[in-house]
Amino acid sequence: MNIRTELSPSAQRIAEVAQNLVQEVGYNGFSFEHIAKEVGMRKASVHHHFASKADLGVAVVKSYTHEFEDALQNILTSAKSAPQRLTAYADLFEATFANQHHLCVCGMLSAESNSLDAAVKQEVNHFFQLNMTCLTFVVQEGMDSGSLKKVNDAPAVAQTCLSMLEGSMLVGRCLSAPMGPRHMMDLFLGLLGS
Amino acid sequence: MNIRTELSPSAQRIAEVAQNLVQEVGYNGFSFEHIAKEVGMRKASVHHHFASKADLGVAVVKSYTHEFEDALQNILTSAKSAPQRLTAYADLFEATFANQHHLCVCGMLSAESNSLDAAVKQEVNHFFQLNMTCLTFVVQEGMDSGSLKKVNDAPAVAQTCLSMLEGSMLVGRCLSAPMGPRHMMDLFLGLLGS
DNA sequence: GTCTATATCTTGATAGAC
DNA sequence: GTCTATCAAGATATAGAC
Repeated sequence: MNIRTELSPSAQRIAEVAQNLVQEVGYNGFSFEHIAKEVGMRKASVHHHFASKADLGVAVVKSYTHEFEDALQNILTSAKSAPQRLTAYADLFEATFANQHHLCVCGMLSAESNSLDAAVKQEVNHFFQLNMTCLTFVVQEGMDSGSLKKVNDAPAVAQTCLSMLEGSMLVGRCLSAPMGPRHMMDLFLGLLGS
Repeated sequence: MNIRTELSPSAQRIAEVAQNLVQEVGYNGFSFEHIAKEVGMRKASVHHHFASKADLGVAVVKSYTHEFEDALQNILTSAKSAPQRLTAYADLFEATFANQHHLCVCGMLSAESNSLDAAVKQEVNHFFQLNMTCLTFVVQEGMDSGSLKKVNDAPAVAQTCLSMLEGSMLVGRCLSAPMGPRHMMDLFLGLLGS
Protein backbone atom coordinates (compact mmCIF):
# COMPACT_ATOMS: atom_id res chain seq x y z
CA MET A 1 0.00 0.00 0.00
CA ASN A 2 2.81 2.37 0.87
CA ILE A 3 4.45 3.48 -2.34
CA ARG A 4 7.81 3.83 -0.61
CA THR A 5 7.97 0.25 0.64
CA GLU A 6 6.88 -1.02 -2.76
CA LEU A 7 10.20 0.17 -4.08
CA SER A 8 13.47 -1.73 -3.76
CA PRO A 9 15.92 -0.34 -1.19
CA SER A 10 17.98 1.30 -3.94
CA ALA A 11 14.90 2.81 -5.54
CA GLN A 12 13.77 4.10 -2.14
CA ARG A 13 17.13 5.73 -1.58
CA ILE A 14 17.04 7.33 -5.03
CA ALA A 15 13.53 8.69 -4.46
CA GLU A 16 14.60 10.04 -1.08
CA VAL A 17 17.57 11.88 -2.57
CA ALA A 18 15.42 13.14 -5.43
CA GLN A 19 12.84 14.49 -2.98
CA ASN A 20 15.49 16.45 -1.11
CA LEU A 21 16.82 17.86 -4.38
CA VAL A 22 13.33 18.94 -5.45
CA GLN A 23 12.91 20.72 -2.13
CA GLU A 24 16.32 22.39 -2.41
CA VAL A 25 16.73 23.36 -6.06
CA GLY A 26 13.53 22.26 -7.79
CA TYR A 27 12.76 19.71 -10.50
CA ASN A 28 14.59 21.69 -13.18
CA GLY A 29 17.54 22.27 -10.87
CA PHE A 30 18.92 18.75 -10.63
CA SER A 31 19.90 15.92 -12.96
CA PHE A 32 20.32 12.15 -12.81
CA GLU A 33 24.03 12.83 -12.42
CA HIS A 34 23.43 14.75 -9.18
CA ILE A 35 21.34 11.92 -7.83
CA ALA A 36 23.90 9.33 -8.85
CA LYS A 37 26.70 11.18 -7.07
CA GLU A 38 24.65 11.54 -3.89
CA VAL A 39 23.47 7.95 -3.84
CA GLY A 40 26.86 6.60 -4.81
CA MET A 41 26.06 4.90 -8.09
CA ARG A 42 26.18 5.75 -11.80
CA LYS A 43 23.60 7.50 -13.91
CA ALA A 44 22.73 4.33 -15.79
CA SER A 45 21.94 2.58 -12.51
CA VAL A 46 19.54 5.34 -11.58
CA HIS A 47 17.85 4.88 -14.95
CA HIS A 48 17.49 1.18 -14.18
CA HIS A 49 15.19 2.07 -11.28
CA PHE A 50 13.42 4.99 -12.93
CA ALA A 51 13.39 4.87 -16.71
CA SER A 52 12.67 8.58 -17.10
CA LYS A 53 12.85 11.69 -14.98
CA ALA A 54 9.07 11.89 -15.14
CA ASP A 55 8.81 8.40 -13.62
CA LEU A 56 11.04 9.53 -10.79
CA GLY A 57 9.04 12.69 -10.33
CA VAL A 58 5.80 10.76 -10.09
CA ALA A 59 7.31 8.38 -7.53
CA VAL A 60 8.57 11.27 -5.41
CA VAL A 61 5.23 13.06 -5.34
CA LYS A 62 3.28 9.86 -4.68
CA SER A 63 5.54 8.96 -1.78
CA TYR A 64 5.40 12.51 -0.38
CA THR A 65 1.63 12.64 -0.68
CA HIS A 66 1.26 9.26 0.98
CA GLU A 67 3.29 10.37 3.99
CA PHE A 68 1.37 13.62 4.12
CA GLU A 69 -1.92 11.76 4.03
CA ASP A 70 -0.86 9.69 7.02
CA ALA A 71 0.05 12.83 8.91
CA LEU A 72 -3.33 14.38 8.10
CA GLN A 73 -5.16 11.31 9.33
CA ASN A 74 -3.08 11.41 12.48
CA ILE A 75 -3.97 15.06 13.10
CA LEU A 76 -7.69 14.39 12.68
CA THR A 77 -7.66 11.60 15.24
CA SER A 78 -5.31 13.11 17.82
CA ALA A 79 -6.36 16.78 17.72
CA LYS A 80 -10.00 17.46 18.43
CA SER A 81 -10.61 21.18 17.89
CA ALA A 82 -10.10 23.12 14.67
CA PRO A 83 -7.49 25.47 16.15
CA GLN A 84 -5.51 22.50 17.49
CA ARG A 85 -5.79 20.72 14.16
CA LEU A 86 -4.72 23.76 12.15
CA THR A 87 -1.79 24.30 14.49
CA ALA A 88 -0.68 20.69 14.04
CA TYR A 89 -1.15 21.11 10.30
CA ALA A 90 1.08 24.20 10.29
CA ASP A 91 3.67 22.23 12.23
CA LEU A 92 4.03 19.87 9.28
CA PHE A 93 5.19 22.80 7.16
CA GLU A 94 7.24 24.19 10.02
CA ALA A 95 9.22 20.96 10.26
CA THR A 96 9.87 20.99 6.52
CA PHE A 97 11.02 24.60 6.46
CA ALA A 98 13.12 24.21 9.60
CA ASN A 99 15.13 21.61 7.69
CA GLN A 100 17.48 23.82 5.69
CA HIS A 101 14.66 26.03 4.44
CA HIS A 102 13.28 23.19 2.35
CA LEU A 103 10.11 23.95 0.45
CA CYS A 104 7.09 21.71 0.30
CA VAL A 105 7.70 19.27 -2.57
CA CYS A 106 4.43 20.25 -4.21
CA GLY A 107 4.86 23.94 -3.52
CA MET A 108 8.11 23.81 -5.49
CA LEU A 109 6.58 21.70 -8.26
CA SER A 110 3.57 23.97 -8.47
CA ALA A 111 5.91 26.86 -9.29
CA GLU A 112 7.50 24.71 -12.00
CA SER A 113 4.24 23.14 -13.12
CA ASN A 114 4.39 24.61 -16.62
CA SER A 115 7.52 22.62 -17.37
CA LEU A 116 6.43 19.34 -15.79
CA ASP A 117 5.29 16.20 -17.57
CA ALA A 118 1.54 15.78 -17.38
CA ALA A 119 1.81 12.74 -15.11
CA VAL A 120 3.86 14.65 -12.53
CA LYS A 121 1.60 17.67 -12.65
CA GLN A 122 -1.41 15.47 -12.10
CA GLU A 123 0.11 14.09 -8.90
CA VAL A 124 0.79 17.63 -7.69
CA ASN A 125 -2.80 18.59 -8.40
CA HIS A 126 -3.90 15.58 -6.38
CA PHE A 127 -1.77 16.64 -3.43
CA PHE A 128 -3.41 20.05 -3.29
CA GLN A 129 -6.86 18.63 -3.81
CA LEU A 130 -6.27 16.32 -0.86
CA ASN A 131 -5.10 19.17 1.33
CA MET A 132 -8.02 21.37 0.34
CA THR A 133 -10.48 18.60 1.15
CA CYS A 134 -8.96 18.00 4.56
CA LEU A 135 -8.60 21.68 5.44
CA THR A 136 -12.11 22.48 4.29
CA PHE A 137 -13.48 19.72 6.50
CA VAL A 138 -11.50 20.96 9.50
CA VAL A 139 -12.54 24.58 9.00
CA GLN A 140 -16.18 23.67 8.41
CA GLU A 141 -16.27 21.59 11.58
CA GLY A 142 -14.66 24.46 13.48
CA MET A 143 -17.26 26.92 12.26
CA ASP A 144 -20.10 24.53 13.02
CA SER A 145 -18.86 23.76 16.52
CA GLY A 146 -18.05 27.37 17.28
CA SER A 147 -14.26 27.18 17.62
CA LEU A 148 -13.82 29.36 14.53
CA LYS A 149 -15.63 32.52 13.50
CA LYS A 150 -18.15 32.10 10.69
CA VAL A 151 -16.84 35.00 8.67
CA ASN A 152 -16.37 33.26 5.33
CA ASP A 153 -17.18 30.04 3.60
CA ALA A 154 -14.97 27.16 4.68
CA PRO A 155 -13.31 26.47 1.30
CA ALA A 156 -12.14 30.09 1.06
CA VAL A 157 -10.65 30.00 4.54
CA ALA A 158 -9.03 26.66 3.77
CA GLN A 159 -7.41 27.97 0.60
CA THR A 160 -6.20 31.03 2.48
CA CYS A 161 -4.57 28.82 5.13
CA LEU A 162 -2.88 26.67 2.53
CA SER A 163 -1.65 29.67 0.54
CA MET A 164 -0.35 31.41 3.63
CA LEU A 165 1.64 28.36 4.73
CA GLU A 166 3.08 27.60 1.30
CA GLY A 167 3.81 31.29 0.83
CA SER A 168 5.56 31.62 4.18
CA MET A 169 8.11 29.07 3.04
CA LEU A 170 8.49 30.58 -0.41
CA VAL A 171 8.95 34.13 0.84
CA GLY A 172 10.89 32.97 3.89
CA ARG A 173 13.72 31.80 1.65
CA CYS A 174 14.58 35.37 0.75
CA LEU A 175 13.85 37.22 3.98
CA SER A 176 16.43 37.82 6.69
CA ALA A 177 13.87 37.19 9.45
CA PRO A 178 11.23 34.76 8.20
CA MET A 179 8.33 34.08 10.59
CA GLY A 180 7.87 30.46 9.70
CA PRO A 181 4.59 28.65 8.97
CA ARG A 182 3.76 27.88 12.59
CA HIS A 183 4.06 31.46 13.77
CA MET A 184 1.98 32.62 10.84
CA MET A 185 -0.79 30.16 11.61
CA ASP A 186 -0.78 31.39 15.21
CA LEU A 187 -1.39 34.90 13.94
CA PHE A 188 -4.13 33.72 11.60
CA LEU A 189 -5.87 31.77 14.36
CA GLY A 190 -5.68 34.85 16.54
CA LEU A 191 -7.84 36.59 13.96
CA LEU A 192 -10.10 33.65 13.18
CA GLY A 193 -10.57 32.23 16.67
CA SER A 194 -13.96 32.87 18.19
CA MET B 1 17.09 56.23 -13.65
CA ASN B 2 14.70 53.64 -15.03
CA ILE B 3 16.64 50.46 -15.64
CA ARG B 4 14.39 49.54 -18.51
CA THR B 5 14.93 52.72 -20.49
CA GLU B 6 18.68 52.53 -19.87
CA LEU B 7 18.71 49.47 -22.09
CA SER B 8 18.73 49.55 -25.86
CA PRO B 9 15.44 48.65 -27.54
CA SER B 10 16.70 45.15 -28.33
CA ALA B 11 17.93 44.66 -24.78
CA GLN B 12 14.59 45.87 -23.45
CA ARG B 13 12.77 43.39 -25.64
CA ILE B 14 15.05 40.56 -24.50
CA ALA B 15 14.54 41.44 -20.85
CA GLU B 16 10.79 41.59 -21.39
CA VAL B 17 10.72 38.13 -22.97
CA ALA B 18 13.00 36.78 -20.25
CA GLN B 19 10.69 38.14 -17.57
CA ASN B 20 7.71 36.39 -19.08
CA LEU B 21 9.66 33.14 -19.27
CA VAL B 22 10.71 33.42 -15.63
CA GLN B 23 7.07 33.90 -14.68
CA GLU B 24 5.95 30.96 -16.80
CA VAL B 25 8.62 28.28 -16.40
CA GLY B 26 11.17 29.72 -14.00
CA TYR B 27 14.83 30.67 -14.34
CA ASN B 28 15.93 27.05 -14.77
CA GLY B 29 13.17 26.39 -17.24
CA PHE B 30 14.34 28.47 -20.20
CA SER B 31 17.50 29.02 -22.22
CA PHE B 32 19.02 31.70 -24.42
CA GLU B 33 17.73 29.70 -27.35
CA HIS B 34 14.12 30.11 -26.16
CA ILE B 35 14.63 33.84 -25.83
CA ALA B 36 16.27 34.11 -29.23
CA LYS B 37 13.37 32.29 -30.92
CA GLU B 38 10.80 34.51 -29.20
CA VAL B 39 12.63 37.75 -29.92
CA GLY B 40 13.50 36.74 -33.47
CA MET B 41 17.26 36.80 -33.32
CA ARG B 42 20.10 34.33 -32.74
CA LYS B 43 21.57 33.14 -29.46
CA ALA B 44 24.82 35.01 -30.05
CA SER B 45 22.91 38.26 -30.45
CA VAL B 46 21.23 37.75 -27.12
CA HIS B 47 24.67 37.26 -25.58
CA HIS B 48 25.77 40.54 -27.14
CA HIS B 49 23.22 42.33 -24.92
CA PHE B 50 23.61 40.16 -21.84
CA ALA B 51 26.97 38.42 -21.56
CA SER B 52 25.72 35.80 -19.11
CA LYS B 53 22.41 34.42 -17.95
CA ALA B 54 23.11 35.91 -14.54
CA ASP B 55 23.44 39.35 -16.10
CA LEU B 56 20.08 38.89 -17.75
CA GLY B 57 18.57 37.65 -14.50
CA VAL B 58 19.81 40.71 -12.64
CA ALA B 59 18.42 43.02 -15.31
CA VAL B 60 15.02 41.32 -15.18
CA VAL B 61 14.71 41.57 -11.42
CA LYS B 62 15.97 45.15 -11.32
CA SER B 63 13.47 46.18 -13.96
CA TYR B 64 10.63 44.30 -12.25
CA THR B 65 11.48 45.78 -8.87
CA HIS B 66 11.66 49.27 -10.33
CA GLU B 67 8.17 48.99 -11.81
CA PHE B 68 6.88 47.51 -8.58
CA GLU B 69 8.40 50.35 -6.61
CA ASP B 70 6.57 52.86 -8.78
CA ALA B 71 3.31 51.02 -8.20
CA LEU B 72 3.88 51.02 -4.44
CA GLN B 73 4.55 54.75 -4.45
CA ASN B 74 1.40 55.23 -6.48
CA ILE B 75 -0.66 53.25 -3.99
CA LEU B 76 0.64 55.25 -1.04
CA THR B 77 -0.30 58.54 -2.65
CA SER B 78 -3.64 57.59 -4.16
CA ALA B 79 -5.07 55.32 -1.46
CA LYS B 80 -5.37 56.83 1.98
CA SER B 81 -6.51 54.07 4.34
CA ALA B 82 -4.68 50.84 5.12
CA PRO B 83 -7.52 48.61 3.85
CA GLN B 84 -7.65 50.56 0.58
CA ARG B 85 -3.88 50.40 0.25
CA LEU B 86 -3.72 46.67 0.96
CA THR B 87 -6.51 46.06 -1.53
CA ALA B 88 -4.66 48.01 -4.20
CA TYR B 89 -1.51 46.08 -3.29
CA ALA B 90 -3.30 42.77 -3.71
CA ASP B 91 -4.55 43.98 -7.09
CA LEU B 92 -0.94 44.14 -8.31
CA PHE B 93 -0.65 40.39 -7.72
CA GLU B 94 -4.13 39.81 -9.06
CA ALA B 95 -3.19 41.42 -12.36
CA THR B 96 -0.07 39.27 -12.61
CA PHE B 97 -1.87 36.04 -11.86
CA ALA B 98 -4.80 36.89 -14.13
CA ASN B 99 -2.29 36.98 -16.99
CA GLN B 100 -1.98 33.27 -17.81
CA HIS B 101 -1.41 32.33 -14.16
CA HIS B 102 1.94 34.06 -14.17
CA LEU B 103 3.81 34.03 -10.88
CA CYS B 104 5.48 37.02 -9.33
CA VAL B 105 9.01 37.15 -10.80
CA CYS B 106 10.55 37.15 -7.35
CA GLY B 107 8.18 34.52 -5.98
CA MET B 108 9.39 32.18 -8.70
CA LEU B 109 13.03 33.12 -8.17
CA SER B 110 12.70 32.69 -4.43
CA ALA B 111 11.67 29.08 -5.00
CA GLU B 112 14.74 28.65 -7.20
CA SER B 113 17.01 30.77 -5.02
CA ASN B 114 19.36 27.91 -4.15
CA SER B 115 20.36 27.57 -7.78
CA LEU B 116 20.71 31.27 -8.56
CA ASP B 117 23.90 33.25 -8.94
CA ALA B 118 24.59 35.40 -5.89
CA ALA B 119 23.97 38.62 -7.79
CA VAL B 120 20.48 37.52 -8.86
CA LYS B 121 19.58 36.25 -5.42
CA GLN B 122 20.65 39.54 -3.91
CA GLU B 123 18.23 41.41 -6.16
CA VAL B 124 15.42 39.06 -5.15
CA ASN B 125 16.21 39.65 -1.49
CA HIS B 126 16.04 43.37 -2.16
CA PHE B 127 12.61 43.05 -3.75
CA PHE B 128 11.19 41.34 -0.69
CA GLN B 129 12.90 43.72 1.68
CA LEU B 130 11.29 46.59 -0.21
CA ASN B 131 7.87 44.99 -0.03
CA MET B 132 8.21 44.24 3.67
CA THR B 133 9.22 47.83 4.40
CA CYS B 134 6.27 49.21 2.49
CA LEU B 135 3.75 46.74 3.89
CA THR B 136 4.97 47.20 7.44
CA PHE B 137 4.56 50.97 7.08
CA VAL B 138 1.04 50.58 5.72
CA VAL B 139 -0.01 48.14 8.43
CA GLN B 140 1.55 50.19 11.21
CA GLU B 141 -0.24 53.32 10.01
CA GLY B 142 -3.49 51.36 9.83
CA MET B 143 -3.13 50.14 13.39
CA ASP B 144 -2.19 53.59 14.64
CA SER B 145 -5.09 55.30 12.90
CA GLY B 146 -7.57 52.62 13.88
CA SER B 147 -8.44 51.17 10.47
CA LEU B 148 -6.82 47.84 11.39
CA LYS B 149 -7.05 45.83 14.60
CA LYS B 150 -3.97 45.95 16.80
CA VAL B 151 -3.78 42.20 17.27
CA ASN B 152 -0.15 41.65 16.30
CA ASP B 153 2.98 43.60 15.57
CA ALA B 154 2.97 45.24 12.15
CA PRO B 155 5.95 43.36 10.65
CA ALA B 156 4.29 40.00 11.41
CA VAL B 157 1.04 41.08 9.78
CA ALA B 158 2.97 42.45 6.82
CA GLN B 159 4.85 39.19 6.32
CA THR B 160 1.60 37.26 6.59
CA CYS B 161 0.02 39.44 3.87
CA LEU B 162 3.00 39.00 1.57
CA SER B 163 3.12 35.23 2.13
CA MET B 164 -0.60 34.85 1.58
CA LEU B 165 -0.48 36.74 -1.72
CA GLU B 166 2.61 34.96 -3.06
CA GLY B 167 1.19 31.66 -1.86
CA SER B 168 -2.18 32.23 -3.50
CA MET B 169 -0.46 32.40 -6.88
CA LEU B 170 1.78 29.43 -6.18
CA VAL B 171 -1.03 27.19 -4.96
CA GLY B 172 -3.48 28.61 -7.47
CA ARG B 173 -1.47 27.11 -10.32
CA CYS B 174 -2.49 23.62 -9.25
CA LEU B 175 -6.03 24.16 -7.99
CA SER B 176 -9.10 23.84 -10.16
CA ALA B 177 -10.77 26.81 -8.47
CA PRO B 178 -8.11 29.24 -7.26
CA MET B 179 -9.38 32.23 -5.27
CA GLY B 180 -6.85 34.69 -6.55
CA PRO B 181 -4.82 37.21 -4.50
CA ARG B 182 -7.47 39.91 -4.46
CA HIS B 183 -10.21 37.69 -3.08
CA MET B 184 -7.83 36.36 -0.46
CA MET B 185 -6.89 39.85 0.69
CA ASP B 186 -10.59 40.68 0.96
CA LEU B 187 -11.00 37.73 3.31
CA PHE B 188 -7.95 38.73 5.33
CA LEU B 189 -9.14 42.31 5.66
CA GLY B 190 -12.51 40.98 6.81
CA LEU B 191 -10.69 39.45 9.74
CA LEU B 192 -8.26 42.29 10.35
CA GLY B 193 -10.54 45.26 9.75
CA SER B 194 -11.58 47.07 12.92
C1' DG C 1 24.14 44.77 -33.69
C1' DT C 2 23.55 40.71 -35.85
C1' DC C 3 25.19 36.82 -37.91
C1' DT C 4 27.62 31.86 -38.65
C1' DA C 5 30.35 28.76 -36.63
C1' DT C 6 32.27 26.49 -32.96
C1' DA C 7 33.82 25.08 -28.34
C1' DT C 8 32.71 22.83 -24.13
C1' DC C 9 29.82 20.85 -20.98
C1' DT C 10 25.58 18.80 -19.29
C1' DT C 11 21.32 16.70 -20.08
C1' DG C 12 18.11 12.58 -20.40
C1' DA C 13 18.36 8.24 -22.19
C1' DT C 14 20.03 3.54 -24.27
C1' DA C 15 23.06 -0.69 -25.41
C1' DG C 16 25.30 -4.25 -23.84
C1' DA C 17 29.02 -6.50 -20.71
C1' DC C 18 29.48 -8.32 -16.08
C1' DG D 1 21.52 -4.44 -10.24
C1' DT D 2 25.42 -2.13 -11.47
C1' DC D 3 28.73 -0.97 -14.60
C1' DT D 4 31.29 1.34 -19.00
C1' DA D 5 30.49 3.41 -23.08
C1' DT D 6 27.97 6.06 -26.06
C1' DC D 7 24.42 8.93 -28.15
C1' DA D 8 21.72 12.99 -29.60
C1' DA D 9 20.11 17.07 -27.96
C1' DG D 10 20.40 21.15 -25.52
C1' DA D 11 22.94 24.36 -22.41
C1' DT D 12 26.12 28.54 -21.70
C1' DA D 13 29.41 30.94 -23.85
C1' DT D 14 33.06 32.82 -27.31
C1' DA D 15 35.46 34.12 -31.89
C1' DG D 16 35.33 36.51 -35.70
C1' DA D 17 33.02 37.94 -40.29
C1' DC D 18 29.69 41.30 -42.01
